[in-house]
Amino acid sequence: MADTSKTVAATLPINTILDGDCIERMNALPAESVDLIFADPPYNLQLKGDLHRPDNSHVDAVNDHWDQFDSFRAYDDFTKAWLKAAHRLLKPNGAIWVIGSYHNIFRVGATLQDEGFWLLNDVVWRKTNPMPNFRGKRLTNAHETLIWASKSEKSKYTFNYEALKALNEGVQMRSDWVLPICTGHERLKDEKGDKAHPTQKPESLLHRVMVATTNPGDVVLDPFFGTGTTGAVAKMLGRDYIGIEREAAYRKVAEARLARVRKFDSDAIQVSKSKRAEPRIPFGQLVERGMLRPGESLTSLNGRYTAKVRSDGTLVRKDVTGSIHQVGAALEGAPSCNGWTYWHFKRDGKTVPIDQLRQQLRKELF
Amino acid sequence: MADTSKTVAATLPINTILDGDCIERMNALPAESVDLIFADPPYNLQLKGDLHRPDNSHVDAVNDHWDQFDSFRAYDDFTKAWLKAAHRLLKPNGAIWVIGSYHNIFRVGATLQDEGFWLLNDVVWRKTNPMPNFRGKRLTNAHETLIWASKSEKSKYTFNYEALKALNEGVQMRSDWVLPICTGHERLKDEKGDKAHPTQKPESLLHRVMVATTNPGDVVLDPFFGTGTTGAVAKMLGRDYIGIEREAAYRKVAEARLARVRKFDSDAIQVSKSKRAEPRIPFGQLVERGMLRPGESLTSLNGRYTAKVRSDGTLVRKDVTGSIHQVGAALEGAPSCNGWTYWHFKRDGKTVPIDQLRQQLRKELF
DNA sequence: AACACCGTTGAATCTGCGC
DNA sequence: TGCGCAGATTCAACGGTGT
Repeated sequence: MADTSKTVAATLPINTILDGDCIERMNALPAESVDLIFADPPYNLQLKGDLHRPDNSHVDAVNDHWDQFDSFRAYDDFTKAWLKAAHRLLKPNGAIWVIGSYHNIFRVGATLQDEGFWLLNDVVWRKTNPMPNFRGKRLTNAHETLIWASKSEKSKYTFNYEALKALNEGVQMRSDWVLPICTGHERLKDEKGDKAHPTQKPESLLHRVMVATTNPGDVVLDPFFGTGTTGAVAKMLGRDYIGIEREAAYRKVAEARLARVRKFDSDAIQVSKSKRAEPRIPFGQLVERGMLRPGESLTSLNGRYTAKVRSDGTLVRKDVTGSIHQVGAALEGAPSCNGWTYWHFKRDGKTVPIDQLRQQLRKELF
Repeated sequence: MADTSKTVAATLPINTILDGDCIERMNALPAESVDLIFADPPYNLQLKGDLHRPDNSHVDAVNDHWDQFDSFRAYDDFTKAWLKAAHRLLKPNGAIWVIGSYHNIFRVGATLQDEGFWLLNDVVWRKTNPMPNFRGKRLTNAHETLIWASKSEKSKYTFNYEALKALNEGVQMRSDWVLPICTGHERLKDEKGDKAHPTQKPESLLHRVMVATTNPGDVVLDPFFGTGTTGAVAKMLGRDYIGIEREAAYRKVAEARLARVRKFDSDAIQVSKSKRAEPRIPFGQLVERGMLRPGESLTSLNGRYTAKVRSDGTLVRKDVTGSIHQVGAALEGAPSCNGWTYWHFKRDGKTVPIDQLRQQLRKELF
């Protein structure tokens, strides 16, 4: 009788990068042989014209051929095909992560459900330093979405609850992860000094994914390997990886990168993890949350002026409008003014600086 | 000839709650009559009796074999039906918000795209106080997803950029919104003291949605009205609402709630407007009115170039002539240039951007 | 050595009006 | 409907240079 596990191990190209089409390559690998799949598929961004920053510099868009699809239908067909192949490859208790943006993630999520995957969480990667919206026409696109799903509803998937709790200073890990985008020395460059890949993901993101949902020795496959972030973090953490990448240029960069990586050498990850945004509380939040009503009057520190709160968190007094700081400064004829201590409101007959509301909210939020 | 706008206004049941099925009700309202739709659709797939096929035939859950595929297809049919009705109802420049969780939002998002809506942002509502994951088997589900989409790619949707920037203390608003869930006094109770609705949304969330994407006087429709958070915030902010709700118990709570709500002062619901909304002033008017003399020299922002004002409101420098914008762009080798902030003139020894003259003239004229 | 300043850059569906 | 043109629009972090 053949020892299946040995056969599989023998034919599984552990810790290598395969070239070619990911669907064909996945279909050529043995079924039920992989513990985790991490996939960063093309987003189908559908960008049209050029975009410039307010300083007139040009934004380097993702206009690579591999991100172009003719229609939603074409994108759905592609998605269904690679997800079918992924499903076949996973061990019964295996799981998958897929990352995307609003351009593609809804189609990916629906297809995952259609193909029998069982959604476990959607996770939001909140970027500390996203690219702003230069034209002021939409909200800053400050996050991407990851979907974590098991192979089936019955899967006994891996989830290292305590490890993630430890990563989060003793509190249960939430579904929103605050991490910076990949910049600085971590960002790989080509020979010309340009970025080697337009959408390189930060190692901190993969670190959290793998600590959460794999164990040492697990096999992690990435069908859109790019410059190999998945492989690099897998190697650091003592997991085995299989990468698939069509573009020779990306494979070359990934090979060099992986040769440099040492197991457990995760200093950079620890550093990026410690970055935390200061708890800034906009005045507008007090209004949105009903702590101050639009139309309510605020009084200045010296009692000389009053101003009315507007629904967008600005103040108005006669023809002067602006932030709590701007209106205070204008009334006092001063170059600047701390609105938090300058403006007061009345509660139960007492006059209180609005800063007290901010402190109250800080306690609630953090 | 009938006056369509009057007919529409007459037949539009402003500031009321309609009972019955939202698809039927929406289809009975006049097309292209609503500015914004906010929808919090049901997604509990156990409530299969809630589902209707597009032809409005009822889905019989009791005896059906509800394998996963049928269940998703029924939900998709339901989603497609109410989104089609919503699309018909929206004015050409109208928009929609839909909120959901990973159970349904991927199907909703894909259907939105399939039905011709144009996705503008996905927004993450990050809950400050989510329910923990008691069994420790997954991440704390600490967010919900909203999708903001315009009726079509061509829509000139409403986005009060400056107001949202003001709400966020002068930094442009991001796609992740940190807000607490609905608790305390805001949470409505029934006669028995239990929560009146299982998924009541916080008013702060609707406040931000409406400040961002509607103007006072707009008509906001909510096809899954529940206990009327959409209507309450619409009323406060001087917007008109239409609610649709099947459950009599929710309608009753919502009616009582809306009777209590008071509108904010009209100057409090005004928000900061962008410069684009201000009346346009041609540069030539400054010359005509003698604020700048023909022959006078202007200096570039960086001090590197000068150009001479001509009597027709164009500039000239050597062989380059044209508008303030064209000459600025040509000198900088930039694709475009805002001449108002680029060009400066001298008065009393000080160098001042010509935009200051425009602001001065605006005050005189308007 | 420490800090200030400046240029660069990142998965982006990024204008609106008038002729 | 397309084209031309006025003119509005950015946040955080990194790295290099200057004080």
